[in-house]
Formats: sequence, C-alpha cells, structure tokens
Amino acid sequence: MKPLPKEFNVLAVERKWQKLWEDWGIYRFDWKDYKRPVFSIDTPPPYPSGEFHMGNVLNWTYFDIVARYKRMKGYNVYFPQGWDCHGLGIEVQVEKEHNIRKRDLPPDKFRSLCMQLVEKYIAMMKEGIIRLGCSVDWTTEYRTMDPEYWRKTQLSFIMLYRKGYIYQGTHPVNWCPRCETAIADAEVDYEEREGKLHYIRFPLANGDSYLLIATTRPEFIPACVAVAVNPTDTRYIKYIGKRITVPIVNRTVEIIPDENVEPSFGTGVVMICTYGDKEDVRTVKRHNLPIIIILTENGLINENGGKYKGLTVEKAKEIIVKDLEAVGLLEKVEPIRQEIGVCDRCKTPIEILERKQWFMKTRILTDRVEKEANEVVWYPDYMKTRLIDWARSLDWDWVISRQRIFATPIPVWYCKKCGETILAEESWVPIDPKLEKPRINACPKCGCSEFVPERDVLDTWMDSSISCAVHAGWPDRKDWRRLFPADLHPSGVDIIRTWAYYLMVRHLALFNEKPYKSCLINGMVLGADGRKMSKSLKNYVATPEVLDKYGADAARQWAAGGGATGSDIPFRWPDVEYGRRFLTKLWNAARFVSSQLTDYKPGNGDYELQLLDKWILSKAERLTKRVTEALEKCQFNTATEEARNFTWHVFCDQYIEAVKDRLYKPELYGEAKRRAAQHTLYTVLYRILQLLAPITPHITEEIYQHIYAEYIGEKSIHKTQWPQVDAGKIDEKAEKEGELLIALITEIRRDKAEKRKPLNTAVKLVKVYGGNSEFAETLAKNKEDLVGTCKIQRLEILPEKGDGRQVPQYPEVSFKADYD
RNA sequence: GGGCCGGUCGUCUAGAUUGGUUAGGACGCAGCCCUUACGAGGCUGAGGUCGCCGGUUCAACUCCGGCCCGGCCCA
Repeated sequence: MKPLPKEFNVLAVERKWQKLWEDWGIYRFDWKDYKRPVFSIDTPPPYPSGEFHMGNVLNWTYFDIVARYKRMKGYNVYFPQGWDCHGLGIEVQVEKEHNIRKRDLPPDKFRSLCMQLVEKYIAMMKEGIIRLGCSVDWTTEYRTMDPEYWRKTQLSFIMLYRKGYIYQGTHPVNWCPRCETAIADAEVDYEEREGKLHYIRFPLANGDSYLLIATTRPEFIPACVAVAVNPTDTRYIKYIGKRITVPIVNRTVEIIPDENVEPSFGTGVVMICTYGDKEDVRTVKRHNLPIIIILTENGLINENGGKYKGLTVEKAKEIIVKDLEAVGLLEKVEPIRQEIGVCDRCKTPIEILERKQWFMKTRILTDRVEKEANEVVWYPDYMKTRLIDWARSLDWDWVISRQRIFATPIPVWYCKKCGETILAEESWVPIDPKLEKPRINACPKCGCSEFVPERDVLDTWMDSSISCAVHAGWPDRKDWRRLFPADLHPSGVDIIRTWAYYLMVRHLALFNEKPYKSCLINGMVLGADGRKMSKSLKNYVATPEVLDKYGADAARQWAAGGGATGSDIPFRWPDVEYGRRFLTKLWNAARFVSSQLTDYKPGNGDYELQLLDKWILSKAERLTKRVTEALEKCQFNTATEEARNFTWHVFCDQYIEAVKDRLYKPELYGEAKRRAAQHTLYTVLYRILQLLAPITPHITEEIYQHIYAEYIGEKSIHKTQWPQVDAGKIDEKAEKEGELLIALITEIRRDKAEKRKPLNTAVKLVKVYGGNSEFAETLAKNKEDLVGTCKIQRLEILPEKGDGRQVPQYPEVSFKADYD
C-alpha cells in the first residue's frame, strides 16, 4: 500500500471522477436486473433558465444523496434527467433577446429560436449537475420539446379527453395581456403596489340622491353590472333591491346584498364589474349577473367600452377619472396599498377575461388527492398539508390551453362546416394540427372535408406533470409499472402547489394511481442576510462561483448540513469553507492511515486488539446505526453532522493521537499490537468513507481508490455495499472503559495546554488517583496507550481518591503531573 | 384575513414526534502551541434565565392555551 500524496487538488480530483464515473457507466439503471429491488427517482426536469442556482444545488444534493445511499443499500436505482423546455419564460426571453414579438415571425421560425435558446441553457445547467457530482443516468436524458416527448403529452391528452376529464368552456380565466394568453392560478404571483382608491357618486335611479362607491378600478365602470352592499350594513339596507345609475354609461343596475362586501372597506358600497377581480367572478356567479367584457386579448378597451375603445387600461382609467371629475361625480381619491395579481413570467398585471378554453376537471379529484396525499410519505411530514390545503382552496378547474407558440400543440381540429371537434387518434401523434390535416376524409357528423386546426397549445405543466409515468417507460415499455409509482419525488417547498399537485391529479386521472410513494421537500435558499436569495436583493451567489472556489464536496456539505430537511437554509460562505476544511482534515487523516499501512495486508488476523481499538470499532458500529437511520428518514443534516464529528473529533483527535506511539514503536509494544492499530485504522477509515460516500462522493472515491479498491474489489466505492450494523462488534465494556482512558488522556493534554507546554512535552511523573479499584485496574491494564500518548516517563496508578487535577466526567478520578 | 413554518450563545443552526443529559455543533471572539497526518492546522477558553405570559407535571427548550415578532404560500 502506497502513502497518499500530500497534494490534494479538489477541483482536479472531482473532475477526474465525474468523467470516469460517466465513462464506466456505473450509475446506469440495469433494465435486465430483476434480482435487486428497484428504486426510482422522479427527478423534476428543471426549466432551462440557463442557471443551475443554489436552490437547485440544495434540491439535487438531497436526492443524489438518496440515490447513492440506496444504490449502496443494494437497490437498482433509476435516476433520470430531463428538461422541461416549453413555456412563457423562454418565449419572453427570446422576444427580449431578438427584440421582437412572437407574432412578428412565422410560428415555426419563432419556435426554432426558442429551441436554440433552450439548447444553450441546457448545456449550461447540465454542466452544473455534472459538476455537483450527481449520479444521474445520462442515457435517460430527454427534452419535453422533442416530438418524441410531446407525443406522450398528446397521448395523455387524448386519453383524458376520452375519459371525460377534458372539456372546452367559456369561463373567466386569468389572462396576461402582454403575453396574450390564459394562465393558471398557479402562474399568478401577487405583488403589493401603491394604488388609488376612487370615491365615485352613483346617482340613485329615482333621482333624489346618490351612493358613494369606492373602487381602485374606475376604468371598469362601463362593465359595471351591479352595486353591492353587505346585507348586515344598516347604513344601506334600505337601498337593497333599488336601482342605481352607473355614471358615464348611464345604465341602471340593481343594488344587491352580498355578504362578501367588507363594510369597512371604502364606503362599504362596491361596484361589481365583469371582471375587475376574482371576487367579481364569484359575485357574478352567485347572483347570475350579466357579463359585459370590455377588454381585448391584448388588454385594450373594446367596443363595449364605448368612447374609450382602443385605449389601454391605464389610459382609460386616466380619462374616465377626468370625465367623472368634469361632471362632478368624483368625490375624492386616496392612496391605498393593494395586492395585485401579476403574470409570474413577465410581471404584467393580469386581467380576467372570458374566452373559450380547454380545461381539465381537477376539482372532482380533490377528495382523492387528499386521500392519496395522506398515503404518501412526506419528508418532512407536515408538507403534506400544503398540498391538501392548496387542492382544497382551488375555485376553478385547471385551464390547460394557452395562446402561445412554444408548447405542445393540442391535437384537435374542428369541422369547418359544423364545428365538430375532431380528436387525433392515438396513432397519429406526435402531430401539429397547424401543419397537418386530420387523417380522415370527411367530418363524421356532416361529411364536410375541410377542417380548421386548433391553434391553442397546452400549458407547460401538461408536459411535466406526466413525468412519473414517462420516467417509468410509459407508454412504450410493457414493464413500465415496475418503476411506477416513483419511489421518490423531490421538490421545492414553493412548487408543491404546482408540481406535486399536477402530478397527482394527472396520474390519478390517467392511471387511477398515485404517481409517487414519497415526497422529499427542500426549503428555499436564503441569502446571507436571511432574506430569500435573489439578484435584486444583491445577496445572490452564483453556483459556479461556489464550485470553483471550494468544489462540489464542500458545497454538498453545505446543502446537506445547512439545516433540517424542508426548512429554508441561508447560503453562508463559512459553511462551505468548513466543508472544505473537513475535506482537508479527512485527506490528511487518510494520508496518515496510508502512511502507517505500507506493510499492512488486510485479512491477516494476527493482531491483538487493545482497549482503544475495541472502543473505536464499537463506536463506529453505533455511528453506522445513527447515520443509516438518519438517511432512511432523509435527515441529511443529522447524517452529515454525525459522520463529520466522528471523523474529526473521535477518529482524528482521540484515536489516531492515542495509537501513534504504538505504531511508531513496535519494538516497545510488540508487533501484534501495532498490527491491531493498523487493522483498526484500516477498518474505521473505510467505514467513515462509506458513510460519507453519498454526501461527499469525490473525496471518498479518491481515497478508496488509493487504499481500498484492490482489497475490496469493487470498481468504485459507490458500488460497495452499505455497511450492516454488526451487533457483535458493539462492546459496551470496551466503550465504557475506553471513555475513561480517553477522558484521562484529554485531561492531561488539557493540563499541558494550560501550562503552555507543547503537547509532546514529556511528563516526568504522573500520579493517577483512580478513586476506586475498578477504575484503577482499568487504567493499569491499558496504561500503554496512556503513557505513549501523553509521553509519560513514570506512571503511578493508585486505587484511592486523591487531590490534584480532576477529570470532569469522572469526579472521583484525579491526577498530579510533574514536568520537571 | 386563511394555511403552514419558525423565534435557542454576537451570528447561523441541532435538539421538540417519545418531558429528566452539564442545551450540541459551526462561524466569529480571546488565549496558547512549529506536535515525525494536517498552520488551508492543532489545543484551550469565554459566551445561552431556549420570544413573552399562563397552565399541566415531582420535573418543561420540549406538552397545552394565549399573546408578541418574523418567514413562506395563498386570498
């Protein structure tokens, strides 16, 4: 066995193993292996933003640890990686980069610009995943923008349509006027902005007086269909049922009672418009009010807005306010803080429009979602309530159509004559109805042979929410249910409402089965200041900066050890630095071990274990138990801390220090005792490496290859079998006696430190008062390591109590040290 | 307004499900030590009435109730 080199170039070592692992293909799933149980990970295909940020690092570290751990546990682990390409984000980015609008180009040209950008971004992010050392099976890589993938999305659409889960309807939807598309509740963000509350006089229809209404959106006056007050509001009860005149348009509407009107807001009188906000939608439905849509798809006032037609919402507001002022109906304007919904991709305030859209019946599944969510194992457990609460709070079905370009086409045409919906056959997909005709000669209803394609496309979540089935091999592999449901779905706390939820409803509707057995949630990465990490807050740290400086194994320790699973963790450089220092420590410990093993052959049973050997071998078993239990429960912080502390403070500080003399001077203590120390060093270091392998895969591999590979026989440490706890090695007596010996050694070292003496100072005489005969005997029997470690020239051990320096954990034990 | 989470040395963070340990660790701070693995180090030390108020209990950081303050998600 050769000693390890002194130099340890973290970045070069990491790059070397990343390449070799991939060349060897050791992380590939073995489809032909039916012996090992499978463990499938539903890797969420990331949206190619171009940046593998620290939040991704946290998420990927978590489930890569699980993947590596399960592999060592003997599972045939399936760890796929895809890319969720479609969507508004890329469209907006392309529009910006090329300074165009999506309608300026033919759709296929615009689409190819999007694909180019996605490819560029994927390359950047893939690099991040590789550099983090993730054990992805890259033969599984896929892109949702490839026809091969959207074939699956379209197939699932056809299946759901046939099962009755999909329908078309004209319902109010969230609408982004900039992107000119419908968006789902989950895509709406809320921002607090400064607005204005307008107090406007609405004359009562009988002419003798007026009511003062308060509104933030006076531009919706032409769409006013009622005025509402709270039925318990004594100020206004007498007006309920009467009619009132809407200014500007001079229509009369009814004054209606509605419990949702907040009497303390404004004047307690509000106008109901179609649609000023989501509350209007509910009120209109409750009272069966008429609908007057005054906005176009690009957010301008339409013909229903009369003289304001063609104006933007902002401009219309300005002019209406002036007009109201001119006729004396504007009483006052107050500033107000308000939460407004904005498009999560471009931050434009959203509107509510009615337009024919495709929907998936998700709300009929809510009870089932709750039931299944309760059966899923959540890490941490309380995260399941997020999913259930979200499902319960949804008012509308999921709007799945979008008026965009870069997305999976909806495989539908309409008969030009009778309007009959022609759904693609399963064998036709992938198909873009805008480019191809349906493969039938005539409309089955009226015989017409001309068809109009559906121009709407599918919400991007329709692509990504079938990942569990697609990963498993659906629809092409007959044996796809072997990998379905996924054993683990990892996700961020912020996207439980989208990813975890859509996966659930989609798979339940398609296959009547939950898509994942467990759900691992990571918290958000905060900046060093404790606020959510973001570029605008200037607390942003880019991943390459971290990896370049300290390497993946250090960054992974930050992710694994930074906090409890599911909780937000701040990014702190000192944590990463500590991770790096630990790597240095581990490397040096391994270097010491290797330097002591040059004449050592594993398997040679010719050794005499000493107390401290048995002591640490026993402690290593207990450590194995604790780390295993922590990993089983996805408590990565506990596993990391246990393994690191044992390595640093038990193995290095105590054991190695205590056996040095035995190793250096076999002529004094005997070869068999030296070999016992060698055996113990060899065994315990290997255990440490194995327990750390899922967390710090590179350095453990490097050390394994130097010291262990030829004896263990596995090509990689990541192919070795996870250590089984050997109850036979747990030795209560050795642990108890070892603690006493270690406590005394520590106290003598402390004594030297306080007397400002170097630790290798020789002590002329140490007189130990054991306090009782049991302690005295233990110490006497095991005095060699004590004498050697503390450089004691003469040792006296007495069974009685005495004065001198006390050993804190053993108050009956004390000693006197004489240095001159 | 609703749901969930949190408030522990100067800072960050474990421990809370299953009450009882000297409340653990890291960073920072102070002091010491060139010691045949490690100065990108080692050793030692100071530093906490566990947000506040009640309750249960022989015993509460831990369980229960209320309050205050943050965070996330939603309305």
